[in-house]
Amino acid sequence: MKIDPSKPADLSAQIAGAIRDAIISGSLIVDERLPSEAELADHFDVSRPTVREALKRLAAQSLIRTQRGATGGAFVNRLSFEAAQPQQITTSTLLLSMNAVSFETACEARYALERACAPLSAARRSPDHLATMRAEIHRQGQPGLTDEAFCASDVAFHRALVDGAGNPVLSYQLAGAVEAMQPLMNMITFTARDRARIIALHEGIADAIEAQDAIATAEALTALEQETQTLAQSVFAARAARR
Amino acid sequence: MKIDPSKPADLSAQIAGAIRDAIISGSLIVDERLPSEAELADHFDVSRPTVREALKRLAAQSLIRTQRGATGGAFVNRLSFEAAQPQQITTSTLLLSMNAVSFETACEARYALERACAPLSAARRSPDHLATMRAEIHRQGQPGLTDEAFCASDVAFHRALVDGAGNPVLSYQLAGAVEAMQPLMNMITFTARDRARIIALHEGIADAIEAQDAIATAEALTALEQETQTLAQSVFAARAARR
DNA sequence: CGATTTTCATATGTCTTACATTTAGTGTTT
DNA sequence: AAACACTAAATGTAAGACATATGAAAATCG
Repeated sequence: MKIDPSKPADLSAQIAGAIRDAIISGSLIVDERLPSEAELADHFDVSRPTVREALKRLAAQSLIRTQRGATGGAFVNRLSFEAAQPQQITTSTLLLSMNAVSFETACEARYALERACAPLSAARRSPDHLATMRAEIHRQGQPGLTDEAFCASDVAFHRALVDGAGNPVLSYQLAGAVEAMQPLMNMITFTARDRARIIALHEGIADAIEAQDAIATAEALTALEQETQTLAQSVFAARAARR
Repeated sequence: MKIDPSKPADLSAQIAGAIRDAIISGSLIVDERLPSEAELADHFDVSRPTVREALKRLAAQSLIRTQRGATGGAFVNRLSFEAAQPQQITTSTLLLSMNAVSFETACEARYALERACAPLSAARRSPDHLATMRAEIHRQGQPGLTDEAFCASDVAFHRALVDGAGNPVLSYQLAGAVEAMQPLMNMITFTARDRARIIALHEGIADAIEAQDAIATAEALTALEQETQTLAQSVFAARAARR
């Protein structure tokens, strides 16, 4: 079923790959129990620690979970959107921070994606999502809010917008793009006037969504994108000039 | 710098988390060498196998790489888009297959995202990407092409479209959405007439991109989405009726 | 006889020790 | 001076042992 030609590279990586392929191909079904570590070690003709390293690799991708005890063992995970999103977010964040992706590029991608689900969000928006958006707008207007909290609320606002599309695949893909921007946004200091402008644009978006007006939503998002881009440009220009 | 309160759960998971946080926060820079396994074991007051399991977890996410030999050790990886995409794709694929996501939902998400980068692709399309798209269209017209090869070419066509936007963040995010659809598409059998219609729509997209007409591109994508949806519906309906 | 407690078997989590292998650097020999 | 061998340091792998969690069977008590 799954063998292991011990020729080229790490045994643990090979074993992990073999099991992963079995899961992807469907040979191992969700919630099925893998053989015990000892049995796997015997089957692949390696030691138990080697098998354990392979299992940890899979656990890191949340492909399997392990349980201790008598009926314990390694089980194939049902990979849920909720479980996959944190990984997606950290990966996206690291990609941005490690590859010198410009603020401009990341911002462009983010708003392009958000505009993609604008028509769906406008058509399907629920009272729940609208309420969340309004609540976040209200929070953003609170005095004494730190820049970080302002950014966090901004992210929550946009995620409500995305989730309003009612498409889990879209929500999953966009969570990475939206959340990964937060560290970049945190580098910006928002003046009171900046915040007022952003809040006004947010209100415009919420209004367009409430009115189920897809075109107006897209236009409002474009306006917000331009506002964000010019804001970031001035901040980075000022920072560059100071040195 | 990074400690480990040994209270709740697996030590290896805790250690992996601590190192991961150090990488994300920037305490560990790209290409920096981690302490040796023995030193880490000493620092966290655990055994070497436990440290190794933690390192394997991080290696599975390609956050680190390991080198054997005298100057070997674990090094912080520069997480590249190319390295991250395969993981993104397998995760997306598993999410679709394990969560009973309907063809309709996945298809809707995919085309919504593609329409998002249509304006950018139209504005920035390079001769290279256009040539790839034309080549894939030509391949799709070859007689004797298997359904699987037809689908693979379809994916290549759409990836060229996405890459034409010239935004690596967009390409990364959409690779998952586009590629993860392939197993679902492979369940469809394409008649000659189906293929002819799809190829015609592909040509319409390529023409619109070549003419740098963003609106026409979006419309062509919408037409292709509808064609795909109705095609899938008829296939699934026929399959349901046969039982 | 039934419910509760105890015991036990099993599997993972961890530690210890040891050896194998790879690789860079160094020292010796020709 | 160059080629070779040797060494040291690090990861890769192995084997065995103990700790711990946990469900189920067995034993005990009401």
